[in-house]
Amino acid sequence: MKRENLHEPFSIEVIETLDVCPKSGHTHNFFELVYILSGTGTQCINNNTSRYHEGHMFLITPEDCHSFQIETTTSFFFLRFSNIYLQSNSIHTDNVQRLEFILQNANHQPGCILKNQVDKSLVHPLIEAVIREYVNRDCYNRELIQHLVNTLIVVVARNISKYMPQQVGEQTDEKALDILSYIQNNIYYPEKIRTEVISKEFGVSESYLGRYFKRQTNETMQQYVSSYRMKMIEHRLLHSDMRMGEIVTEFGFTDESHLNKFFRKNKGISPTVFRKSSRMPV
DNA sequence: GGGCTCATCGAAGGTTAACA
DNA sequence: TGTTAACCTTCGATGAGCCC
Repeated sequence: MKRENLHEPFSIEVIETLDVCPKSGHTHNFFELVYILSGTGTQCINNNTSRYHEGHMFLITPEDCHSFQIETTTSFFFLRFSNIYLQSNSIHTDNVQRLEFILQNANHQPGCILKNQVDKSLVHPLIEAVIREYVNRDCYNRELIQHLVNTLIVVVARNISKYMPQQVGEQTDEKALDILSYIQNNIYYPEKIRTEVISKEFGVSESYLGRYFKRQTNETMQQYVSSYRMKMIEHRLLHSDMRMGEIVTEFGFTDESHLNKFFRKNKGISPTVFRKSSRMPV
């Protein structure tokens, strides 16, 4: 299978009036946002297919295998960017790791990622503006494009983030969503995600908080924090060269032995074995 | 729905040692 | 030096029962 690389922080490409997709199933080492400017067809990510039409947007994460089957003449807009771009302070958010995590943990399934109607109507003019700047090459066009690209990425992350946790249903309270969001924002600071601290933050008693969280999400706070932290650690192991000690520090573990114990309990294997086996060439 | 108390359990911390 | 494992201790989270 063909694998593509990105040799710059981000790149933009507009491909118009395609009748046949020039690429078969392939993977990248970067993120790719695909926006359908016009046309219809089928999109395939990791052997799951769904139909696309004008206004649909897809996020292809690194390692996802994807392809398109074109039915009616289609015009695509591609925005490609790497982990390095996210981490390079180009995006001015106070939580780049979270942004990176949200994008990395998009559901890896086909289908439009824009769930929010307001954002759908926001994205279209944003992309039009990017294309306009990209084509006209007026002064400061590079700076303008970068700002527009950053806005696009944050809007996409917001849409993924809002609908990401599988334990959140339609019945879930606004407050429960806020608690989930609070936990995600503070996953690197164990002292901030203790029941005592969260209960004070949200104005509920400690004893009620646990019961409330379970009722809203069908899992205990401990379970949620553990699984969220596990995903983050897996991501670090797979997509970074961080040493165990660095991961330990980042996630607030006492030492490597506790990270090892935590990981083994959840995954059944040690973090080192997981990293080696997952990076083994197939 | 929301709060309190209390017993229980398990996760996390601390330490040490072995091994590559 | 980095990683893993084992053991013991501490303490926080949870669930049950009750009340408003």
